[in-house]
Amino acid sequence: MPESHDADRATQDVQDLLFRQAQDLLFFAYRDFTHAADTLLEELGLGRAHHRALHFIGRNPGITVTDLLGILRITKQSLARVLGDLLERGLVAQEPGLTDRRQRLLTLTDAGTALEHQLFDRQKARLGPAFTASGAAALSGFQTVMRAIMDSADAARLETNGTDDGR
Amino acid sequence: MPESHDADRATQDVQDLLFRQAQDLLFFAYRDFTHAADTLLEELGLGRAHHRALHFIGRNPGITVTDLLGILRITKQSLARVLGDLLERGLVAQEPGLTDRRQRLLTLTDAGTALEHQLFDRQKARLGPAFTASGAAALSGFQTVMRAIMDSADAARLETNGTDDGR
DNA sequence: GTTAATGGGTCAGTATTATTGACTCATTGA
DNA sequence: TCAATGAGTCAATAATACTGACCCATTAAC
Repeated sequence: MPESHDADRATQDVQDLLFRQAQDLLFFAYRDFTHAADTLLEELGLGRAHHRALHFIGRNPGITVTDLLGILRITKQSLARVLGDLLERGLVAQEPGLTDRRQRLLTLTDAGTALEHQLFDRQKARLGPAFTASGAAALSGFQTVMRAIMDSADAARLETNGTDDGR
Repeated sequence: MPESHDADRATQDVQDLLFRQAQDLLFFAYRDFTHAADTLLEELGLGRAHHRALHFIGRNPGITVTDLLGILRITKQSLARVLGDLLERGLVAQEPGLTDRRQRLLTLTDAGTALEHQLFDRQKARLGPAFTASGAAALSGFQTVMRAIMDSADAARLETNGTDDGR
């Protein structure tokens, strides 16, 4: 390991260690956060992709397929299977757009809402104690940094968006 | 009289919104964080699984296969393909354990280290500005919360572990 | 009002990452 | 000696994702 002859070098190493630890944190936190819902999903024969779709349809009732694709950053084909499953099981409903009838506005059915709540509870059980233990100031910092890491366009949309209804 | 009841309900809703926003943040931040390295990986015909292996071998030089499996939380078969690719390309090297010759201690070769650095730089380019913009206090909160979200056993290992050498 | 663009769906084929279960081999340790 | 462990491997399968090429209905532009 480099000695402290070179202060710049040492600063660089400290910085890099910070980033490497952040890489670790992002991997582990995401791994365990997603895992919280996995057992329930598996019982139902659903996967994480289904959960993501349920979550973002629940968060954005009346979202269009195109907008959902933009959030998930997957292709139409990838979503087709997942969405097909959810429609078939009656967890998600479609209706034509009001102003543009080509659109299929997506919403959760009652059953979909109920399932999403169950999945939500699992993840809440992991996040809740973590937030409580960390305190309000740390939580605020967490939110600030996470917002800064993600794409600014999506971050900007999150600001305004409690729920945004169909367009 | 239903006032306190309503208040509880309102508090519940506020709390839930906080958790739902956290779900959003984890998804988006992880999506964009991982994406930072993707183009480089694709040029090389490697995937994210290869990157994860490179990262954790780099972070834990001399790690055993079993320990790496424990970190990644995947099965031996899943790792076999990835590790096989990395060995074949000369990015990772194995050597028998000193005290237990059944072990295969994993290390990055010079080429592996170089590639990991390149991938690291991509992610640093995303995290760096985010950290700078957020400030030291927010960054500290981010670390606190992320540590609290992840499994406590792994979090505890991160505390002690700058790099931990083979056992 | 014909035409081009858009929103959505679908077909076929493929790649990556992951799984289970069984089995081998070398080495360690009781 | 013999069971347990660390690692590698076989075969089969599932989940998630991709590309590229289409089709249909509807909207928007000329």
